[in-house]
Amino acid sequence: MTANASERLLQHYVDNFRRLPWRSAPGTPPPPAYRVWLSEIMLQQTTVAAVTPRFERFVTRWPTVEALAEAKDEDVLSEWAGLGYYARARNLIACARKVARRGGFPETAADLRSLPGIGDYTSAAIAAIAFGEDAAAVDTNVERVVARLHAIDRPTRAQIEQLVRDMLRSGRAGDLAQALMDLGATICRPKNPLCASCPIAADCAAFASGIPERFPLPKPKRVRPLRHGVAYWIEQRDCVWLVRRPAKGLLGGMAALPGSEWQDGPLPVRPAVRHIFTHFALELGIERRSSAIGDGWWQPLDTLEDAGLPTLYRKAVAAFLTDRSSRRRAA
DNA sequence: TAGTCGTGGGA
DNA sequence: TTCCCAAGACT
Repeated sequence: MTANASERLLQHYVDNFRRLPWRSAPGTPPPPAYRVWLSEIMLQQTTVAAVTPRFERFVTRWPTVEALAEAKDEDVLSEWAGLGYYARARNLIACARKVARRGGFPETAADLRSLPGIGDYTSAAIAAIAFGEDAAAVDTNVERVVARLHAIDRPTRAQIEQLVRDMLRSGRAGDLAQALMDLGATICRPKNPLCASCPIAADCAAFASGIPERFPLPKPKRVRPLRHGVAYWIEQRDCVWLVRRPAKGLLGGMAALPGSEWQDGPLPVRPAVRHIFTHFALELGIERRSSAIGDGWWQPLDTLEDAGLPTLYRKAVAAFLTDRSSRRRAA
């Protein structure tokens, strides 16, 4: 790699700057740490397209970390509903309260790293982007870009971090992190990389090899088992009975329809919904019940969209209501 | 360390 | 349809 690959990458970033709600233009003051933090948490394993409207809603409703720290758990979880990986929302609340209590965000990656929901990548990203620390923020984009740059088929995280540190230009770690991520998202893509448009193709060992896509090697995939469950539809006076799931685990803390435990074997009910989670698929049947089960609340049917249901249960509600209305038309 | 933890869009 | 995978963290 030539010494000025970093310069060309940074220049490409400046020339092709993508304006996003949580970004500041290169050469202007950095965004507040609150906005950087919130966006980085939302963007974990989540696309820019999915995050953008949610980010706007969050910062409108809670403009500061102090405001977020004072919010009710249910309100934050409800705003997060549909975004997935709900442990992020639970950690978001815990983190906001810690930060508010200590009077603001810590300004180093090492101190940020000790906050809930902030790991190696996010701590480095916030430190670099919001506070200008020369920290190496390595996500999957950066790992792929750097692995290709050096034609490493099985990179370790420590190896990539060192190579990124070698690319750092003092005071521009934030730009470098975002430049690497943008390059990974738009040009150095997992499949069909656009090497002809790449500002550092001349430095790239994978490009020179003629098979850039081969770096890094793909992760082995695991089988996704099928599980089964039943959700209960309990309706009285134009309200439906909802419950809150246990605080930890899958969909932890989220609003839900009550229901059976989910099991491996099939159930004697027709599945109404098929939903894909990260490591298993679920077929969910819907069964009417007459009396409330467990702790919960009566949610008016006409406000069900605002109940903060995660996607599985939104799909179940939609399936039930569609099915009922079509049966009523037939009757 | 490998499993857990969502969702939606594109190929 | 099926598969991949997107600014990871936690245990």
